[in-house]
Amino acid sequence: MAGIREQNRFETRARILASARRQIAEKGAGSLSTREVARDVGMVSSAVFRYFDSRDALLTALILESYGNLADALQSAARDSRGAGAWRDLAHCLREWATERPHEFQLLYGTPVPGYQAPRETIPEAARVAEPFLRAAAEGGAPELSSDVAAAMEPLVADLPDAPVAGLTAAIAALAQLVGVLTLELSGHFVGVMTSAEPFYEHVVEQQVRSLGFVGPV
Amino acid sequence: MAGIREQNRFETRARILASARRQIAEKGAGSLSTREVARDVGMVSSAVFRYFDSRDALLTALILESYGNLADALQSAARDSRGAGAWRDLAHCLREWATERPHEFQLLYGTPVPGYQAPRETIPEAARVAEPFLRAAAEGGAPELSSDVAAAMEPLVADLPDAPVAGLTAAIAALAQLVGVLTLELSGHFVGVMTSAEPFYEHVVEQQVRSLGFVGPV
DNA sequence: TGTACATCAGTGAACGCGCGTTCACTGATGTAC
DNA sequence: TGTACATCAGTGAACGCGCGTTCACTGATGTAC
Repeated sequence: MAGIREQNRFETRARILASARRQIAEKGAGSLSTREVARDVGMVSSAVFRYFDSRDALLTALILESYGNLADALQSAARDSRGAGAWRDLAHCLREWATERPHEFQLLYGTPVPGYQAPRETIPEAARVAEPFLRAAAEGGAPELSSDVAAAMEPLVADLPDAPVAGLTAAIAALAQLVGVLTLELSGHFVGVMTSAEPFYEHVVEQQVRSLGFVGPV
Repeated sequence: MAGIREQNRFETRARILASARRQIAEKGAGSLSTREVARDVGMVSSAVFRYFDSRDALLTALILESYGNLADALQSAARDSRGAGAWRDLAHCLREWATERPHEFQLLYGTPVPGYQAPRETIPEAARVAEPFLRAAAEGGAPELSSDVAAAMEPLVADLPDAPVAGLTAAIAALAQLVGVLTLELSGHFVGVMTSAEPFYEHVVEQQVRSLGFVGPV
């Protein structure tokens, strides 16, 4: 039986998460408050604790959801493309996602919220975001690596045993660059440096496509 | 006359800044509290306001100081090197500075503190950090740019009219990559990906040296 | 050199605020017989 | 199908906390004559 209780519970939980997400979008994850969520959802402040054990638990749920949303967006962005085209699609999708919800991007890739420590549960969800980038890069022919770098990347290789280390490493390096460019853009570091960040981002992506060693038709 | 008052004032101001810096180092900029600074320095909570108009003013002073420290460290790191060597020295200096004081690095390049908006005064200090990187890259021969990217970089070129646009753009892209790698490293995103971030960072730097087009002896 | 006044660093009390979390409660939903 | 009991979502009051900032004060340092 679906059960009215179970269904209500599910819906209320979703309303809490949605309100918290709205709050983060407006003022950033650091100023997320359980009391304000309660006010917004229209319940008494203590009621939130029937759904999440603590503010940290609520934050964790939001982080997991955000990784999930981003991963899904990336997956569908590159559904029909491969190689260089896939890399471009993924990079564009990432920028679009980030610029549309800067605070949510910072929640995932920015400074941790004061006093909050992300639990291990978030690691697999974070990996789901990186995965399509790694898969796309595996189709390229990144240059060889020195053995000490290859050795350091061992945990990553253990997860994706079919892909060449060089390609995985190049993908992580490129992904870090995209995160870096977006971080600087979103926190205002490009003011007085460039009139618009978009052509610069495109330029970086094109350069990456070249250095990731994709061959054949683009 | 030096004046006892003037001197005391200077020293107390320095003690406040030092205490605030310690606090940031331990718990991050988001949890900086004027009251805790006052307690630490040994004065009453309201006295801090004789030195800084508000918590935000204190934060701004810290940000300015941090940019200054980092810029000085970079300048002396690359004092005796040029071209590819200078780029390497700068990159290593940046990583050392960042890993020794992760919260301070996040203060400059991470998510803005909730409710705090950095004033324009910080822009020139931020530029002092980027400058040595830009100067080093100008000695390389970065590949040409499409005209729309070059156009977007106009504000940067206006500041450094002697350097080629392509080199400046490549330097910003590479610097963003270093910031991205450090951001991911410091916020734990490399857990389960690599056993140590250092060889990976070195690898990225070497790749950059190549793509920045330095020629001649290294 | 000495006195009279002005400056200003630091005090202590108070303001109003919002926060996370706990707890005993009530009333509606669900379960067993 | 109907009744008796168990579950549990949401209430309302309270806890103790730390925060940024203001204000009238006092006493030491500095200045003008």
